[in-house]
Amino acid sequence: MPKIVDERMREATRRRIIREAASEFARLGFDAANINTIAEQAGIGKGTIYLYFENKRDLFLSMLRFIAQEHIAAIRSTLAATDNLQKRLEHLFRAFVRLAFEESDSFNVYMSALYGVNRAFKDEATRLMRDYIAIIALILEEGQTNGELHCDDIEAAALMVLSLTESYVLSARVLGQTEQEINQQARRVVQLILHGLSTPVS
Amino acid sequence: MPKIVDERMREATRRRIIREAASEFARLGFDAANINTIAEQAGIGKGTIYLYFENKRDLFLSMLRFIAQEHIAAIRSTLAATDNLQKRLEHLFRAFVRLAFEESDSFNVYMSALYGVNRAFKDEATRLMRDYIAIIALILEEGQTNGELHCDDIEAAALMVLSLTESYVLSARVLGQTEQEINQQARRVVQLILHGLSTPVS
Amino acid sequence: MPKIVDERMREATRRRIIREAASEFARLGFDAANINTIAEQAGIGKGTIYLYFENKRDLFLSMLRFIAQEHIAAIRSTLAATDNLQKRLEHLFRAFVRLAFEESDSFNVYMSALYGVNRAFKDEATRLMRDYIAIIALILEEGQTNGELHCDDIEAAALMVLSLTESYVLSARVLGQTEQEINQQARRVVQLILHGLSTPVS
Amino acid sequence: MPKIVDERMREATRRRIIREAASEFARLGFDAANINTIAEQAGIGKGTIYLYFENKRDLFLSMLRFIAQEHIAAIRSTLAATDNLQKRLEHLFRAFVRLAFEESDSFNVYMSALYGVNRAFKDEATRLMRDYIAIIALILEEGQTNGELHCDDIEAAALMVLSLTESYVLSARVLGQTEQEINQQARRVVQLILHGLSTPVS
DNA sequence: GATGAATGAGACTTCATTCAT
DNA sequence: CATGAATGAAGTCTCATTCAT
Repeated sequence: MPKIVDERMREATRRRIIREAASEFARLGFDAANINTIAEQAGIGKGTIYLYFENKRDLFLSMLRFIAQEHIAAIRSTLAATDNLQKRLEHLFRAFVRLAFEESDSFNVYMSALYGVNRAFKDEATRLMRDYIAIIALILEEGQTNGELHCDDIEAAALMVLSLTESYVLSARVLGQTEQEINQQARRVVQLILHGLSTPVS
Repeated sequence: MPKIVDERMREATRRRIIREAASEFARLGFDAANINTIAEQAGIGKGTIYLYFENKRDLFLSMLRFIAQEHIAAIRSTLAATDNLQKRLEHLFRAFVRLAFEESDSFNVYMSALYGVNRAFKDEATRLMRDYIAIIALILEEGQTNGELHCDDIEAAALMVLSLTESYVLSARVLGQTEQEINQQARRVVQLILHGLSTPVS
Repeated sequence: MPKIVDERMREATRRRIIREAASEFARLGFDAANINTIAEQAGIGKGTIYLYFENKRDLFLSMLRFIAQEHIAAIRSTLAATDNLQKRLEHLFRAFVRLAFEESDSFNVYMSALYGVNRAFKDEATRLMRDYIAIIALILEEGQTNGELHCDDIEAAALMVLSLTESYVLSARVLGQTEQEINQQARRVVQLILHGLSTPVS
Repeated sequence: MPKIVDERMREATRRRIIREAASEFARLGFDAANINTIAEQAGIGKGTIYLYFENKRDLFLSMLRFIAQEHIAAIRSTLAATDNLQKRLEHLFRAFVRLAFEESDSFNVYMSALYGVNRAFKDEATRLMRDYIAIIALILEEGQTNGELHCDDIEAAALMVLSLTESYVLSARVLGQTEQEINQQARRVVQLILHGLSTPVS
């Protein structure tokens, strides 16, 4: 069955292209990114990319989808074994921190797609956002079930939590804070979410 | 005194270029934006732009600075006459909503600069972010002075407020909510800031 | 004797490739025609074509030869059973009409080879033209033998007859006339050949 | 008035591009022709062509129109001062001979457009054909007026004359005859037109 | 023999920038 | 100062051909 080997090779190559594409797109943005460079980095011929992706746009979109799956998986896995709401939200925060620093390529690509100008890219990035919100809403609902929280609009609350969590991480990073420094803010941010600004970080 | 008239003309042309540049850059992003189109829209010759700006990059940067000033002014003016902390934060939120919808061009440009890949653009956008934070820090400090708030790290708090406020507006917009719908969330968002999630919107 | 079967298979495949090549070349011209498409249409693998033909050029040339044989056979068969010169020339004309409409693919390919730019293609097409002329010369000679015609330079006459006959058909088709309309001109054209313009079509 | 100079320069450059384009297209055909080469030959930058023509297709079409005008002018001028029908038709024939040899580039381009596969090119070439027919029809009508000819369908007759004249020249050239040799056939061809094959060339 | 994945040369076209007018 | 014609670098994508399976 050479088919399986081929299938595997094919998938491996696809992954390699996507990985290099993410790096190139993150470094230069969609327009300035160079298909030739991506091919070179992936160790394949210029034309070969077009055997795996329709065109540059398709490559970008496929890469975006791949990244989204990875991120969602990363976020999900983080939350798996935790118990109380405070802890869960802190884990969520730390998951974003880790992504922002260790997968900064894909995070940058995702953000530029979200706030960029290409409608299709934006739509794909928005889909990831909805997935995030769904996960957070689930956390909040369980918190409500456990009596840790009383909240009349879970959707809005989830959006607020996402905005605060993700955006704080990104902004802090942009302002030059290190991964460690930001991680240390986890409790404070969750305090804000649960009890508001005035509450001191005990 | 023809000098003054010339100066005025020059400044007016500069403004016109920047305005059209903002529209074009917002529509297409930095790379895909076309200098020719900008010149045409501004009613000047193709080469004339280079009498006002070094090159495309410089034009983008200048536009970014101009936008930043406008935004800061818009945010500042909104907060001028208000008194209590809750109100002030709600006004801040609404100011962001207005910018996100009525100056969506410049807002998009700003966001793509912030999360984009060009270091110089990012730096400029970051400077705007610091200005936002300074304004918010001021508000919070006055709130503390007035006993409306107790907060041990004003800087971190300001960053949280900015993240939540701005990011909520943008995310909600991206998710398809209307200006009105988002505005109605003002109180809820400020409630979260001041008292945390559990507090019901009274 | 598997050899014969294989030979037959091989020949059949060759024919199939040539048939599809004719269609593709007629549709797109030599350069724009796509080897892949031809292979697909012929129901074989992309690489297989190169087991039958050296390269694209060779395929085109082989196809041209095949077409030429078919055309000559078509023209010959048409003239087989006819008797008097007038009739024979009319049949010739109608044979061209039929080819131009029912084998328009190959006719177009032939014309573009004849007036195209590739020397080798042109030579091949010229060979077909010589065959046509030989056939027409034969007709004229028999006409002369039968006393239906007096003509001092058969070669030149044959070329004139070919030019008029074939070119009239093609031009009329290009100008939008239908197969029927052109067929109805058969007598008129032959009248011109035999008696000149002034003679009315009786 | 630098405008006039500019206008002249512009027109001169346009002509130069078209001339080189004709040569390149005649040499290689539409697809294989190279825009870069044309630019080089015309002594201008690669991008400059696109200031004069939309794209390759537009360049080809413009060149085709230019050629058509030149040919029509050439044919017309030839017929200007002649008197009797026989002479006129001989002049027409010789005009085609001259074009086929001295403007062989444009003639080849025209024929490949006429029998090629691109609809737009074909349409343009067909327009030239109609112009030819109109001119010939005029000649025949005057011949009829002068009693040199009796002919019930001038249009069909004109098409026959064109087919025979032009196609004879082209076919003879393709068969390797020289300009002189073909020119010597002028009388014979016109004899055929006027009196049919049997009439000896007196 | 048959296949089709991989290759890379090559072409069109765009557009920021320059510079003569 | 203003202009816009000219430039040419650079990039995406196609496709004939090869070769390992």
